[in-house]
Amino acid sequence: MRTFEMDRRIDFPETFAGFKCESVRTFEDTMSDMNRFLMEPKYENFAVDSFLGLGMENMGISSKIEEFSHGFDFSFLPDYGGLDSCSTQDGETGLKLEILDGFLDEVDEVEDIYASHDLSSTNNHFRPDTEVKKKGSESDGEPEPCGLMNFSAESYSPGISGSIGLSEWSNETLPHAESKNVSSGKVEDSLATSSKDKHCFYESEDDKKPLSTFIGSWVGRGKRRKTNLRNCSRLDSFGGTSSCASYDFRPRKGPLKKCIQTTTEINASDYDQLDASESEDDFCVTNTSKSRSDRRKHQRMWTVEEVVNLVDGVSHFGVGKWTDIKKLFFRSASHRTPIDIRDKWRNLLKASKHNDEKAGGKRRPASRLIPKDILHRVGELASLHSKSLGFVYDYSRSRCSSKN
DNA sequence: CTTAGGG
DNA sequence: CCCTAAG
Repeated sequence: MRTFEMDRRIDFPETFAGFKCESVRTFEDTMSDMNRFLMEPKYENFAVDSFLGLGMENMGISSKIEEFSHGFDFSFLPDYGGLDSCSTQDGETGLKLEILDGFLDEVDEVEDIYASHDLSSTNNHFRPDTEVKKKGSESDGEPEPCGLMNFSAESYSPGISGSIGLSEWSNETLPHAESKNVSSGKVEDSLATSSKDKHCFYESEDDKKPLSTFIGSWVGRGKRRKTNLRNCSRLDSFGGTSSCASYDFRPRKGPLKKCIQTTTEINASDYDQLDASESEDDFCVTNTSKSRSDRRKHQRMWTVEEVVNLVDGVSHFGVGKWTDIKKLFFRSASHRTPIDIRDKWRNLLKASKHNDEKAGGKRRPASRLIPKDILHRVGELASLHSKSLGFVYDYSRSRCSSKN
């Protein structure tokens, strides 16, 4: 917390001054606001529009996402207090304690936060193209099946779901940006980092972590405690690390989304899709009354990004390594257990078969949302896996029709 | 604890 | 998503 504060003090950009900056305040101001927020449950929403305006105008100029993040996080923080749709009765105090508790706890888990932040890092988005897109580096020493990683990532949106919020924002706010290219290399980039050396995975960019990591962590924490009490055993398999999960800015917070939409037009199709996926969050479930079989109600649609992550994960670890895939590729997704991932893969497989059979024809609505090349890759990976097991799948008839 | 398979 | 059995 100490270093964090100092960094913030030094770093806080003067460049904010030029923009609509009721929200651009000193760190001390913000901290006091934070305190007030912790005391005062109904802190009024503010500065979301400032954040947006900031993003629009500043992104092009500044290559440092941190600055952007500052603007976002600090304005976002008090907003969280406003999202008190679950603060009925004692819910208020409960939530506050939860947040405070989570916040304090999270300080000890900074490492994890950094890790997850790095994985889905916003850093890469604004690095020059020369940095990203380094695929060859990850195949050394890895059980990487050759020829599988070279599918065109360009056609996909950024990878790790945790970063979607920001990356999508960047796409959103950068009209003529090359953000597609930049972000598309992100997964591979972070992956390369992580697979080569876990340490640099944890250490890079230690300073200047946006507060968002902390905030999001509270959210994830609180949410998990509230809603998944009965699922503890399941989630605790990743308990140590998953507490840092779900720090993403996606519509996880319904009210925030509304807030944003009142001030700005969000019209990107990509974003809409993401939006739909998680807008209905179980964040406010009160955990006692809701018990079994509720998870089914709160299904979360798999976004294309998640699917891409899954496919990347399978191509990285192989089929069946669901836990590994979860740990590396879905670190920031507090939901999505290895079983979920496995199930999704099963469905993808089905979809890929289906897609293969009636190529060009009308695909089932479920698989229609998934880009065709992804399904193809699913098929390839599956066939490769099955081949390694000695089995033969019919959908791979063109390639490996026989074992030998 | 993980994975596979069926529901 | 959930449940259960098998390793």
